[in-house]
Amino acid sequence: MSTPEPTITGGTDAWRTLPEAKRHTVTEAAVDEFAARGYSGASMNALVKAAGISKGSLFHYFRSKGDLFEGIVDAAFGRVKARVKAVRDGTSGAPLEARLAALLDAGFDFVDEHPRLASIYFQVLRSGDGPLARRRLEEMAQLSRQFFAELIADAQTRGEVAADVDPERVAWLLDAMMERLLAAWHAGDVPADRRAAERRAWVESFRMLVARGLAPVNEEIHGA
Amino acid sequence: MSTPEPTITGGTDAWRTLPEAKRHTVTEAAVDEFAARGYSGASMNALVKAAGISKGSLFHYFRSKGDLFEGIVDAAFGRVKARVKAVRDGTSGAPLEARLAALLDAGFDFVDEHPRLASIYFQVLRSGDGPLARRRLEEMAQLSRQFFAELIADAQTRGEVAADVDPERVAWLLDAMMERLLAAWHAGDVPADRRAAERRAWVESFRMLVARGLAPVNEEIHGA
Amino acid sequence: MSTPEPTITGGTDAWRTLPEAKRHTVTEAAVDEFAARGYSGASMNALVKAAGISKGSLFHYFRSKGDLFEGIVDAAFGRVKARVKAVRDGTSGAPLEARLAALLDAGFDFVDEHPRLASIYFQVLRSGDGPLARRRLEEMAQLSRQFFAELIADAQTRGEVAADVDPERVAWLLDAMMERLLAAWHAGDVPADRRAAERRAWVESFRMLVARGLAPVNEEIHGA
Amino acid sequence: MSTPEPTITGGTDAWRTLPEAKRHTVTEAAVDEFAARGYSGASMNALVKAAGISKGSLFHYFRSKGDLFEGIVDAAFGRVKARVKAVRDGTSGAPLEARLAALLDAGFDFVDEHPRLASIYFQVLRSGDGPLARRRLEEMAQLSRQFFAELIADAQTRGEVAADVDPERVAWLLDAMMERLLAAWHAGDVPADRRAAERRAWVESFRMLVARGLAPVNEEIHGA
DNA sequence: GATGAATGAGTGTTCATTCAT
DNA sequence: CATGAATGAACACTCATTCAT
Repeated sequence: MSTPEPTITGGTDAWRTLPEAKRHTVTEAAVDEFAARGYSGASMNALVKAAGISKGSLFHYFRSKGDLFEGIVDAAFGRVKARVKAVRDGTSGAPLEARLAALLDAGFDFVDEHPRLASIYFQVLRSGDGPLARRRLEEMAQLSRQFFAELIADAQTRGEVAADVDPERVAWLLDAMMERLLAAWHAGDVPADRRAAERRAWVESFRMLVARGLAPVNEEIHGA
Repeated sequence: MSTPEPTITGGTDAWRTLPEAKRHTVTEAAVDEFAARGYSGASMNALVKAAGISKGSLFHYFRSKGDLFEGIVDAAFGRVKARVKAVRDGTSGAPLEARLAALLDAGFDFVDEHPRLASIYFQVLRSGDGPLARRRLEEMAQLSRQFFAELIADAQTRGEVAADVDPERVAWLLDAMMERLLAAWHAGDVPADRRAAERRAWVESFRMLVARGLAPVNEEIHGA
Repeated sequence: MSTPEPTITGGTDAWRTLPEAKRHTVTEAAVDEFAARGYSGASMNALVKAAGISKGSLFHYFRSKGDLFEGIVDAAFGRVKARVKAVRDGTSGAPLEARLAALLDAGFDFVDEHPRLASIYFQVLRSGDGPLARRRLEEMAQLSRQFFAELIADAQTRGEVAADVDPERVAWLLDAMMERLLAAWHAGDVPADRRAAERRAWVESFRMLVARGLAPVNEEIHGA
Repeated sequence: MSTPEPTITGGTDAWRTLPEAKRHTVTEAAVDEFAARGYSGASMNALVKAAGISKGSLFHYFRSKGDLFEGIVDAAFGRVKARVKAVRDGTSGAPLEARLAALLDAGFDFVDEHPRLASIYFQVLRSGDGPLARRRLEEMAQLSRQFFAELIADAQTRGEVAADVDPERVAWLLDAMMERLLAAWHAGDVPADRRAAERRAWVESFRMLVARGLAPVNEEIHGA
């Protein structure tokens, strides 16, 4: 994926500016900690030890535990949104099933490249743990569902999708399926040498189910 | 649902026996607390106050916080399994799409009847918070997927499902879709007077997608 | 003074009951600490060390620093009120100057017997440091001034005090004078062998100033 | 009051020289902070933010929190002493009660003009919070009492005050009364449109009590 | 001269668990 | 069998002060 990704800053606003390298060390440690133990399970004590800085310094740069967490979540969500947008723009005009498959593929990429951010997304936020968790997730879900619904409605106008399909409800189903699939991919321990093949198989199964499930039943069209 | 449901015992083994009524009071309070604040967020202090029991007694009957939690999770999982089994046995011989729709319906029932157990399932365990959370969830998922795969394979032998469908992989997809749907139903705030209609609509959308997505392909049309 | 005095409980309500001896140890240490360093200067760490208990135990018995403080303040105020009431009832009918002198004497007693409670009263609360400090002090002051005003008005009806004296305003002045006198007595370091004589001299000076300052100027009365 | 008042320097000795304007900004903020939260409650962090100065600069010019505090206290005390002296010199030869009333009036002026310095005087120092607080206050009190005693002794030689009055002791009583009166005036919330009348009434009551309480006794009446 | 990053001891409070009674 | 007193480690966070730049 060539889109430049925003850096994890770990702070919601311009609170303090911290040299890039050090900031990286701290946020990396924080991502580790939050991903491993959840928001309320994470310990600032453990974090400073892992990051090799003093407690005073940590709070010098990040107002509070919640602030640090929000910065990380923001960054993660920003990356996800950017990737979704890239897929939408990059596949414009392609058949629905191909677009959805591309999206799923991008999801696999993200999970593989940022497993701990994925942990935070799938586990921590999903549990409602942490500040604004519920609201953030709701926003993300709405955005995601809206995107799916657009794709489907668009395909419907082009006759690719059966007319009796309710775009919003099916968007929900597809979103659900895809998110759980990614969560499982993230949680599962597929060995490295099998991952590529596995991914392809998943995408193919998904593509087939979607293609058949949504295609118009009218023979004249299918027969073409 | 007429299947008798196992009682929540809140203890993994026969550690101490506590009069049924008192045990019920304690586990109810524990379910409240765990559902509301997650495993590590839950406070034994708050729990004893809510249950009207002394701290000494609590630890006399439940070895530890983790033990109490596991007992509750066990009970919840036992109930879910029982319901799944009831659907399987009660719909034997019916078309696949009807069986899946029945399962989804049973899921809606469970979430509506036991919202706090659903909270623990969807939020607490999913976040990896609490002892054995990951392993328990994995077991449950395997059982669930195995069940789906059986249904599909069974339907495949009866010619209801296309032969090129990989039962295991599609079981995964269906499981994913269904679980997220239930999680959303649990988290969402559909007003009471709309719930019945909403449920029907969801089940119908799900049924249609499944029916079309898995049905055998008419060769004259799809072939080539 | 024979009035039985309320025990310092160090807790505003029946939060936890603590064996008398232990409770005494803790509240003694707390009084020491608060008297020495003020409310916000006092350290719970130092307190537990001085009391010889664990931090957990301290918070088991006293909800918070503020709660502990309030209990002590309550006890101190209760004792002061009881003594004031005892003087009022015990000197009913006596000439004004004698009643005021008795009150001042009782004040000296209190300060000598409870120097650290006096510290809290004169220093900590006066500084507005600590929960409810301002309100508590205001209540106490109103009670005190009301009492003075009653004494003066009463004496006025008996012709002991000049008619052109404003009871409320003079109550203020007398209250002020007496309180500062006690504060100074508390802060000063009069050696033990001089204290008795000093006290007598202070009371006498006060009595004389009051007697002359408030007496009616009409000769027929004074001459008697 | 036309006496030029010493500037608040906020540093006990010539530690570093800071441009007048900046120094003023800092000490103003410090007075705010100390008056509002007491010595140990005051935060250097909050102070630098309010003063718009860097932490490094603050500690460059003021050795420590205590040093800054002492400078402010010194300045406040210097102002008070100057005003007392001005009253003494400006009322030389006047009757005792007039001189005392003038002093009380000057006190009201000071409290009204510098409410935050008055806060520090009445609340912070009185609580013993802050370096040298006790000693400073004691010095101030001695000076004040000595001044009162001089006034009284002087009046005694002119026959204005009864011969059996002990100047030192009565100086104490007057000082006490006056200080508490000012503290109450400072703490009280007399509305602006009532302040002038209230002040006059207080001064008058004080003057009357003093005049009668200290006046030589008419032997025909009081004697025997 | 001026900055703000860095520090570590300090804050009050909560925790799950043990154990003597 | 039941109680609740006792514990000490852990919690997030603030503090006044130092010092390299």
